[in-house]
Amino acid sequence: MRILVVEDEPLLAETVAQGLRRDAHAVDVVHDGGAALERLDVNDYDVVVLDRDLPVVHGDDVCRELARRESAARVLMLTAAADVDDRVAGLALGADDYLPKPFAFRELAARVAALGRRARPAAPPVLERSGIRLDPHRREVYRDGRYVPLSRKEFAVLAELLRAAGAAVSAEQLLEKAWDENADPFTHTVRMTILKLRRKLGDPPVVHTEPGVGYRLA
Amino acid sequence: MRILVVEDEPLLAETVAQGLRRDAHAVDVVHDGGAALERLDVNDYDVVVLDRDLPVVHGDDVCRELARRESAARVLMLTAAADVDDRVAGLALGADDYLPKPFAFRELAARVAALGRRARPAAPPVLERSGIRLDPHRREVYRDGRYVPLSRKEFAVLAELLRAAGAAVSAEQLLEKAWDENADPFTHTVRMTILKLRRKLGDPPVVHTEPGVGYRLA
DNA sequence: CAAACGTTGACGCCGCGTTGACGGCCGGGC
DNA sequence: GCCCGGCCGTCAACGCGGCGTCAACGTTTG
Repeated sequence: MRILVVEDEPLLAETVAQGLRRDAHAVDVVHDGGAALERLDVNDYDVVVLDRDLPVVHGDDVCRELARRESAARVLMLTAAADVDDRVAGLALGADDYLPKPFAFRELAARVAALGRRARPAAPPVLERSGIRLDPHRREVYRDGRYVPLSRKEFAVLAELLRAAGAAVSAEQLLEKAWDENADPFTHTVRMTILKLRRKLGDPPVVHTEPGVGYRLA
Repeated sequence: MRILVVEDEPLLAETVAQGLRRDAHAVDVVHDGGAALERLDVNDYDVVVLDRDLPVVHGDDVCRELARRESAARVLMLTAAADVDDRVAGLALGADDYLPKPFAFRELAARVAALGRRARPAAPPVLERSGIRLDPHRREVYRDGRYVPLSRKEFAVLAELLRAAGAAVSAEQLLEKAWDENADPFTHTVRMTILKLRRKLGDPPVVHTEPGVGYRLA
């Protein structure tokens, strides 16, 4: 795991860093808030161990800035103040965890491990092909960057075409995937949906017909 | 946010639950570890407030089981023992945070909020989007700088929409996150809440309907 | 005890999905 | 070469479900 330790007191900083390295983490150390933000610009850390009382730029401000950037790094904040109000304030700033000084190193290590333990939820794959971007999770479709509002069936059909990755998809296959099991195979609902899809997706055309076979994207 | 409180002492359990409900969370309560695991099977909680000393199934075992299942729920463990060794042990089991009894309710609330935030990596404490500012900590909402008083359910629903960051959220998902388990999925309480939200938030409209799918912010 | 809130029933509207009808295009049979 | 039939695109019309809204009721809250 990649860890940044931000602590102005040199001895404490090194102690923490060495302890974490013993747990097989890659640790960088800086001694003020400004330097911390620079590093966070360049490198992709998993966890930031952040002292609250920092010279130049205060720990709170580092925290706020990270939140603003929507950084993926998680913050464990260290602070001298042990009273409840300060603890609450720290968490409210966007820190992910909080540890009052003085602390046992083992506890810091345990909290760092807890922060890094769970893998970030894997984002569902965004389907993309020939100018079409479809995000299954957000239920959005873009054509060359322009948002295209689609109905449920249109969305489902387009998703199937994209999943086919350029292969032809028969009307029967589409019926099977995008409609429920009691769909009537003798109707032309698929044709209608394809028609509307083509219109909404605009020019140049991306949905092509493979006569006698089905439809193909690209 | 959807929360499960696991605490065998009835009075404490209810106090905690009601306090969290006042913060516009949907809270379910159970009194032993076995029941907790059953609920966790069925519902999708964001945070579990877990007493360590539990009848039937011990809190540690609940924790282990959750880790085994790779549950996405975050665990805040409550325990009578305040010494460092126990804290480290709890975290090692897979708990995400740890709070020794006795505690101030405000601190529990703050830690629950922090854990909920962590579920979506680095989400800033104040949610903001398209002219809407929502402060979970202060429980306040502003539309273009003007204060908008919201009821608990309205607040909870808006918070979920904001957390989705522009993605569409189905009525089922809203029920899952903003209502507790006695909610009836066949009614239109969600529609009503959305209706009132729209009115209070004023023009131009920010809550859009995705027909057949759900609601989307912006 | 009053007011705010959450929930429910009823109702009307709008749009999606579906269907029927029709016409153009192409290939095959006589 | 002509006609016929299948395949596909397009238009218009219909039914139904989803959704917004009003009014009223039970419940919680200060």
